[in-house]
Amino acid sequence: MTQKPIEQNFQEKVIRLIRNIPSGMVATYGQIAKCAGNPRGARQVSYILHALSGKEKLPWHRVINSKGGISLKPRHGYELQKQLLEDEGIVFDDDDRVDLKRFGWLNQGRLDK
DNA sequence: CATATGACGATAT
DNA sequence: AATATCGCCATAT
Repeated sequence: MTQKPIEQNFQEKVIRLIRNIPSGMVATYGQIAKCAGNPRGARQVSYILHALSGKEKLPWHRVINSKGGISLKPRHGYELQKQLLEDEGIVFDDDDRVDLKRFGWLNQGRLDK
């Protein structure tokens, strides 16, 4: 079967996954998209978030890009997201980046220094 | 139906 | 390492 597993529930899955992100953790768009069945659907995740973040009451602030940084533009949520993450215990380095090795969801690379 | 866009990602330079 | 460009795919117009 060459049928591609069209996941019409992609959006629903994404929402569910985001809701499953534990507090104090962050997930990347690509990670969520992959778990939802579309390894290349990172952009769609962002679109879904933008569309339903307020309606579905999703912890959108726990979703960041693969660099561990916030993709939002300043004065447009960037500061808000950063603040929310810091409020949950997430730490940003001097590059405004989160250590995915420690806070990355499903990627808890325990450094245990 | 065609074109444009986007809270991304990977690769090339 | 930082910037530029292309690719992906759903939604909007």
